[in-house]
Amino acid sequence: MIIKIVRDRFWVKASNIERWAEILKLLPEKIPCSSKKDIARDYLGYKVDEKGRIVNADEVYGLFGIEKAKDSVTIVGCNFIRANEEGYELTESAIELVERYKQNDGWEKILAKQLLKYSIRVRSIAFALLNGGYLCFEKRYMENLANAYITLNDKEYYIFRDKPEDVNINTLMNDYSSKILGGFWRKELDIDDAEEIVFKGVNKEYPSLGSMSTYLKIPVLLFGYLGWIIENGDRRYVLDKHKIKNDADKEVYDSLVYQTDTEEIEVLKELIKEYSDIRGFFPIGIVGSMLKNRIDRESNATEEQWIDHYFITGINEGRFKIKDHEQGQPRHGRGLLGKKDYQLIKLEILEIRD
DNA sequence: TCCCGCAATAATAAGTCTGT
DNA sequence: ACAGACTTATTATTGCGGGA
Repeated sequence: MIIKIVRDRFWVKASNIERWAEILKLLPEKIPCSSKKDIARDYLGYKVDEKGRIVNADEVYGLFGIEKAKDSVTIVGCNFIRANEEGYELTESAIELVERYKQNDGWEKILAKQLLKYSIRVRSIAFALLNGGYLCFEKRYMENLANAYITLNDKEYYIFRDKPEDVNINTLMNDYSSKILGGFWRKELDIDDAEEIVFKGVNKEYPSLGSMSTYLKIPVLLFGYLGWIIENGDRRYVLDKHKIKNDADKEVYDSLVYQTDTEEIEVLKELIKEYSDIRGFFPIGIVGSMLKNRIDRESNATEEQWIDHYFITGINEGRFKIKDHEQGQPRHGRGLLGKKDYQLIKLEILEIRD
């Protein structure tokens, strides 16, 4: 399946994150217009030049969703407004955004969540940063964007560059196209999970890259404003998994990562096998530390807090059972909840059933 | 140098005409 | 009625140039 995507267009002024909520607030839920142009002109007061083009209305176009032509599908925006039989209508999330904006009740999270669900380029960045990638800067955070890159699986993607011959955002989105398309669009377009996805431009082989830094920094700044971006090492940044899970919903988070739960358990089993003695006892401080590094590097919790939280939660949820425990040597590290007689643990891992 | 707005240009879709 | 050619309307993309 070939999906055409246009350049992502968000609110024009990067710091003006209220702009989309303000625009959507001006629109009725049902909009009896026959074109996007009419909405911008008749409801939002944009000027139209003598050739019939709307002046400076990029931010309006980014609100729409998909457009189907005879034999192609184009993603034109973040799906806040969709076409219906009579014209256009606000989507459920647009209505929620406006409602929350009026109440000033966490509307920024609704906005960010929508970008994570529907903007292919935003999903590409989030996907990379949630699956072991880092966003790296030469000097300071968000400076010199042309040389900033995401490193993922030993490949460097210069996501803000606009040269087609560079390894850029287009490379990233097509390297992981199936996961990046995500279940939300997949459901709306009725595309099978197994279908191969290729992203192309509307008029060209590859999606447009012009002014990519100008456009793409806007959602990155929004994520920063929400506290979703955390420094991890020298000038390297990742997304905070816990915040995204809480602020944008687990459903959205899950659409961006590979099946975490079973994968985590596999890592844990592997570590236990490596570090346990012949009886099956392993040092929880050491294994826990390795596990945190493997599956949750960017957590803000201290290592001790993380380990206690991870295992106690698992026990409470019935996924783990402590079969036996005993005191170890100082080299075995801290025991569970700081108890000396829980330095060495024998753990039963119960398979998760549906 | 980098960023950004603007406008020229390319591409596409929709509409109209014409000859069969 | 209906292909196919041609025209017009609209949108997408690029590239220029001013300003920090």
